[in-house]
Amino acid sequence: MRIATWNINGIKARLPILLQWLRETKPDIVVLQEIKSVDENFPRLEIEDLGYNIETHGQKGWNGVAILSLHPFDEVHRGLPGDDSDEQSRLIEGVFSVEGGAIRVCNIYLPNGNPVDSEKFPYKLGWMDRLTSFVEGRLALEEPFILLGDFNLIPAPIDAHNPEAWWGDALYRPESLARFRALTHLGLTDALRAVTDQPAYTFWDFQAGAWRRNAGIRIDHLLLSPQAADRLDGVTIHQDVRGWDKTSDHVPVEGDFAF
DNA sequence: ATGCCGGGTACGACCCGA
Repeated sequence: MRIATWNINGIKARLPILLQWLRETKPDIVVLQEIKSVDENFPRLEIEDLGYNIETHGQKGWNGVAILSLHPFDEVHRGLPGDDSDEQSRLIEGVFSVEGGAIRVCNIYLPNGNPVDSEKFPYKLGWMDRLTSFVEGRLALEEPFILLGDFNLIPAPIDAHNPEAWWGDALYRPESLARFRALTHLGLTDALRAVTDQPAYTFWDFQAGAWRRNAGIRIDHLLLSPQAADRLDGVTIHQDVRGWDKTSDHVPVEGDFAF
């Protein structure tokens, strides 16, 4: 099974390249972030025509997440527990049947957190703390669990073209990294780092010729429970998509699994 | 390092992203 994550930065603007990529790649499951759409306006028909089931957790203007799946949903969960006042749509989870059991796919759009002297940074840190509590419960299920999406977090210096330039940013500073480590130390495997020790990026800014200079960062991740990591066959970063017309600043990242 | 780029809302100009 091939399971991908892609921050598409606006479903309305990206529908043509999303359809092109789905036709070319035919992943089993794709999770999307920053759909920037309410559920009612999500362009379902052309995606459904390609065979995909769709579940969304949208929001007007910004944020918003979705899951597209060739396999029917057994369950869907929306929103990150732990703060009833949080109205931002940043998490949607689906459960799917596979041979011998179920897999659980949790799509997140983790808050950016900049600027760090604003309320956005403590919101990011609180969101990460809530996520860690949530994931702890999921791991207790001892089933294949894939936590993937836009984490807005640079795990290590190798994951930035120019790490010194990012140090202190909400994506790459001690408070954020400590929480990312607390999350992974629950027992999650970073899929990309399980298959390569080479630099690899998933985001290149629209500005300052970042793509042309390969001034990228790796912030889109697949984190795997032991039961999912045991079945990992490979990871593909679809970097060519960054060169397409009317593309997102993120590219799809795909994990291949033996289920 | 920054919002220079780019989407969204809404139709001027600001919010948001990383």
